[in-house]
Amino acid sequence: MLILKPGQALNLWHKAMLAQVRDDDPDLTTRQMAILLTVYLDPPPHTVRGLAAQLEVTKPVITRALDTMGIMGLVARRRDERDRRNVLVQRTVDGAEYLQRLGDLIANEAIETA
Amino acid sequence: MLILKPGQALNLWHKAMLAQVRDDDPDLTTRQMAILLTVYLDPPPHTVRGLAAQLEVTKPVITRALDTMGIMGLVARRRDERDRRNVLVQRTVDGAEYLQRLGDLIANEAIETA
DNA sequence: CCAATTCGTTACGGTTCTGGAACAGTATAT
DNA sequence: ATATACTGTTCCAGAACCGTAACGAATTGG
Repeated sequence: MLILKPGQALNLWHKAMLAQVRDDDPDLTTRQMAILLTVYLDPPPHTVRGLAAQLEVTKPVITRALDTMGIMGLVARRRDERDRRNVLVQRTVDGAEYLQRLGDLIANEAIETA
Repeated sequence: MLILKPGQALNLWHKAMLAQVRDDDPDLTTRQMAILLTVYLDPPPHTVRGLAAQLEVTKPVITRALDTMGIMGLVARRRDERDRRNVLVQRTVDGAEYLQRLGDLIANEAIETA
């Protein structure tokens, strides 16, 4: 249970967005970020179809986002050997570190938020 | 002064991103969102050059984002009559409502965040 | 009054994302 | 065996974004 007034929420959101824009890494799109967080915060397994359903987007959106974030090293793909039609989306060390930094960043800015 | 642990921050970020992706409106890019929040939360006046400097991006990035968000009705442009080289970025009723909804959304999800 | 500066915009070529449709591969059911 | 269903990927044309560079308009300084 966390108390956060709308004005505080916007200030926090603002600072986090600014930090994302200013750092040198290319920005993730909103959809990519939503996929990344779902993979790391929701319990596995994660499939393309499942992610598409949860985000309410089409499957090619997931495939392309996994392509991009795979190149970045933020997620990995593996075929499901029990049903070889499925692709299992897996976490990576780099992805875990990336999100850990993001969490720390937001938390630190929250402390300074009026 | 607001206490927010990194894990809570990520959960909150996740929910907010999911809500953004699932609604029907097209997603703003990270840069567009940063510009929008700066215009509404930082004291005016806001110029293209000033926004570019604060976000550490090039001027065309600001121009293009203002074009897009102008069409969406989220911001407006006006020439500065005191120095007609400048363009002043102004708030709109629609933009204010948009951010108010965003703030409420994040705040509501914060309450439910473990 | 003319040159130099500053402002925002536009033009360029390239990359990435978008939705919709078609696709090959795998599994299931008859 | 054959048809059907399901998964993830690829293809397509269109739209949006990117950084760099050039640009016209407005102001300032000599």
